[in-house]
Amino acid sequence: MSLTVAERIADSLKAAIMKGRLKPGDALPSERELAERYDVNRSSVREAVKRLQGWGLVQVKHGGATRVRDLLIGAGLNVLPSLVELGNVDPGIFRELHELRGMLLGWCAERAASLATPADVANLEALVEKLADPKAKPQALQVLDYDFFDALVALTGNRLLAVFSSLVRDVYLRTPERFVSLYRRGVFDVGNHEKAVSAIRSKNARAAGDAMRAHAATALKAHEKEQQK
Amino acid sequence: MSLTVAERIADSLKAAIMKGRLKPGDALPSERELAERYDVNRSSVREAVKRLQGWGLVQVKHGGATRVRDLLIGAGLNVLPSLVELGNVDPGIFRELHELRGMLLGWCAERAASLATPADVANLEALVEKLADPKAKPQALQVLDYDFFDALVALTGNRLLAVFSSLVRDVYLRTPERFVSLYRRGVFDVGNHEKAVSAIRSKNARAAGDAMRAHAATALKAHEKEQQK
DNA sequence: ATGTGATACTGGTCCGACCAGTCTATGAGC
DNA sequence: GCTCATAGACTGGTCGGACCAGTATCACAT
Repeated sequence: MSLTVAERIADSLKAAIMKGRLKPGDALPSERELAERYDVNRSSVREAVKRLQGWGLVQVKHGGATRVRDLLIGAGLNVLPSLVELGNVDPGIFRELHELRGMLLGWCAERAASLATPADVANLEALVEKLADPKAKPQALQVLDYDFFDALVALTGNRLLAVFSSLVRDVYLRTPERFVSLYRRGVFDVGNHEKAVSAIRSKNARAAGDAMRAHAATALKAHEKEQQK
Repeated sequence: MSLTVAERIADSLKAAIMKGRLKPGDALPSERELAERYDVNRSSVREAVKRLQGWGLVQVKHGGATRVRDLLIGAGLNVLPSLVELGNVDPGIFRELHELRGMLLGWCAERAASLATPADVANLEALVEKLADPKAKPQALQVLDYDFFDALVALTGNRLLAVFSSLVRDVYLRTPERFVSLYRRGVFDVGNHEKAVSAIRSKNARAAGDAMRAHAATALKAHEKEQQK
């Protein structure tokens, strides 16, 4: 899995930006200087910079310096996984992420209540059963929970939402360690999933939504308690 | 506003992909051939391709062909504005977009009900007053509606949501013509906004959310009726 | 003090060579 | 006749060096 030269440089610069060594507004070293510093040809540096530009991380100006853009504003949500992975992100972001997840889960569950076929319900029930296994490891529960999420999203048939949720999922699974503690015994509670599925079966949208929102709220609380340590 | 050579090529290829002339899985012409076809140097083509790669639109393989990726899966939500702008998008996407917007609006309104300060409420009321102006042009209403959206989002203090909503906004405002008809007299109804604001003032979350969801649902219906013509 | 240039930067484009993977068609061996 | 290795003929990746085209800056003339 050998990275290409340009990739190496792009990743290196990306990391520098994500970690805050290069802050928004800062100027990157000139291409010629980067080429010398990395001991590669300027073309390779240029390709790396072009990629950063494609990612929305930098703004290139002919004749002037190449500068780092405001991360979320410039690059959009797509940078989030890397941002979380490479550290140096305001902890408040996690609260917002959990909020978003709760909103999505709640909405999906409500939609699912009116859209789910018996086969869909059976699928969800199978997932819940695995989630209820007292012998399951936290890591396994974590993945299963996201699978459950995906199943709900798929049920809504909303492709945009699917993309969005896969991004949220990506954030969580990029650094599983950060969130796995939410699935330890005594912290994680399948109750909400069970409630949600049974509400979906009986087409009770409100109850289904509330159950999943409660799940997300619980996760948020656990996460915040975790962080105080 | 002269585009750079690489930009021209990147945009051209992007358009070809967005419009479906190059479908996911298709191979791009080789760099050497593109260089000849556009009558530019291969370096410029490479930079363009690197940018496409940064956008997540293509997958480059050393030794093999460069292929078009699945749009939403590969590039994420960030491509959506271009996708909508350049046409050739499954009409169903608009339904999903309206759904998402309704979900976001509803959630924001609910949060706003418990978070809004008197100053915030006054701000929203000012917007509604403008929205209620019978002499306002549809284009103006359209922008005001998105401003209202933004105000709600800002109220929640959720930065991720702000980024997400700015993307949704971007989709709508990239091709305003497509949606402006939703704001014609007789179609657009301020009633929901008024209900939402007064519910927010009285901290009635449920009612506020329902009002904004109703707004989105109305817009969706009008959009679908529009499309049948 | 204030413009206004020359100049020394920045990135953009080109060329042509060569390296490094991948794909395929050809033909030797079975 | 079929299988499989292998030699090209592709693909993209890297190099270096030249030159074009914008920007920024600072010294100098006003």
